[in-house]
Amino acid sequence: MPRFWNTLSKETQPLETTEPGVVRMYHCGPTVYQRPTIGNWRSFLLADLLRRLLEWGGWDVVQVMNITDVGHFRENEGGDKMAHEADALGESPWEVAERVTTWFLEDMDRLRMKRPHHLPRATDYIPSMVELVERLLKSGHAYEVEEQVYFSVSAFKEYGVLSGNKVEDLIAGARVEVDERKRHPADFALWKTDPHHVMKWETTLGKDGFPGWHLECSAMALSLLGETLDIHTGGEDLVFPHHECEIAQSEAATGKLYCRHWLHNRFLMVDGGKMGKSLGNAYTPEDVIRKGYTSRELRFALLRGHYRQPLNFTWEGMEDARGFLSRLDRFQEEIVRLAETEDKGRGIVFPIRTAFIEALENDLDVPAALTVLMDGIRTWRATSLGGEGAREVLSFLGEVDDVLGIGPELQEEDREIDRLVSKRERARKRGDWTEADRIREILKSQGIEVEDTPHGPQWRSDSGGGSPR
RNA sequence: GGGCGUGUAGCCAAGCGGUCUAAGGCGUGGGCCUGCAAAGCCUAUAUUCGCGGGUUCGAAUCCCGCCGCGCCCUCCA
Repeated sequence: MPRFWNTLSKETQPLETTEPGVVRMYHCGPTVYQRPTIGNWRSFLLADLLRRLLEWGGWDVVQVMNITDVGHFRENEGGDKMAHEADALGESPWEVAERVTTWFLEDMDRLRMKRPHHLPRATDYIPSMVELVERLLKSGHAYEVEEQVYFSVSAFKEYGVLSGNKVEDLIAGARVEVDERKRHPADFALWKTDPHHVMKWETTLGKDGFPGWHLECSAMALSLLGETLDIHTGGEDLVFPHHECEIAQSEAATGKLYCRHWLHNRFLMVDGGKMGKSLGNAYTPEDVIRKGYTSRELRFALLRGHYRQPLNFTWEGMEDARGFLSRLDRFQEEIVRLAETEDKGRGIVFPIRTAFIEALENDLDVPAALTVLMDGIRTWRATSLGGEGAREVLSFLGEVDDVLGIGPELQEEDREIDRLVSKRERARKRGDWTEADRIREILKSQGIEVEDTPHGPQWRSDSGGGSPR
């Protein structure tokens, strides 16, 4: 039974779900105004890891990740991020959203993330949002002033349970001017109206309206997963106000617990500091790939740290990732070869497999799991596995790949390479080292490394396909 | 300014009161192996856990102060 740290209860607790064996998860996805950065991906990958682990454990997983294609208003600038970006590019907000969504899905595939079962777009759920607002107005949890609808924090006594914020403290520490139309300074907008807004809808709430920031997630989660979610994830920055407000508006509307388990990942840092667009280090997966790294290496680099611990992204760290994966690949190659033999031997997979699962089920402890894996490799190498043992190990490595998604790239057979490798082998057999080294150099220039092993020559392509420096 | 976190070797990253004479990976040095390599294996790489006090028989682990960094209080994974 997996256990996770729950931001809501502030303790590690075993996974409990509404329906036995079924997990309904909601993940805060991207706002599609700019291509998601590797920092965003750290968060999305947490969702993927969770799903893979749970499915591996036999759970039936239903996964929702939203795509926010409505720009949230900016109090100070009047515009919103979508509109802002659109203006800068001379496009409509819808065009921007469309293009960035395509990039997002592209990167999702490249980073080997399983597609969530639902990827709802906020703009497709306007009716659900309006319905939710009306429910809250009717129940007295919301009020309308000058065509703006606010959620009344005073009407929901639980406000603050997730973040630990106290309403009084928020007001005291507030650094932003409070909208004077609110009854209470901590009230938040459910529905806004502004004729100048680019993305706006005519609904029963009036003309020229658009949703407040937190509303979409509640509407989509409730529509797709029911009134009580099992798991909700997102970056640490979303704890407050976003998730706090989601809880408030959802629970006020349904009268039921909104979500059992809240998981938040710490931010990704770059070179030991903040990552930011203005700092020029808000890399996208595309940037990393352009530097010569594979998406697999990036996936590993983003997944290798514990999600509740800050993770530092460095180019040196990418080299490190490459080294780690290369070690894993070489071992896998050895095992594949061994597995084809009939040699007698025995596998000792069980204790290692158990420890590996235990690590991941313990609040997704990837670092511990990786250590177990490496210990396993060392142990297996020192053991006479034989063909049968190798097949067991291989099967476990397949499972590791199922959960972590860091297995080797599928390589299409390259006859030309095989031809050169055997030509070189013939040269070696007759002691023509000059010719052998010449061929090796040719292959090397194509990014192919040849290794002479007791079982014959073995070649592999440079995982990165080029030097990053 | 207020709140919540975090700081471990050249780098990434575990450990969070005794089993730490501090995992694991990358990198680096030495050795074995090899036609030469590569891979693999062995070995060396933190007498020490941001700094200063304190609690304790005992602290990287708890407390206090300071410094750095991160998150929130404002859009943000």
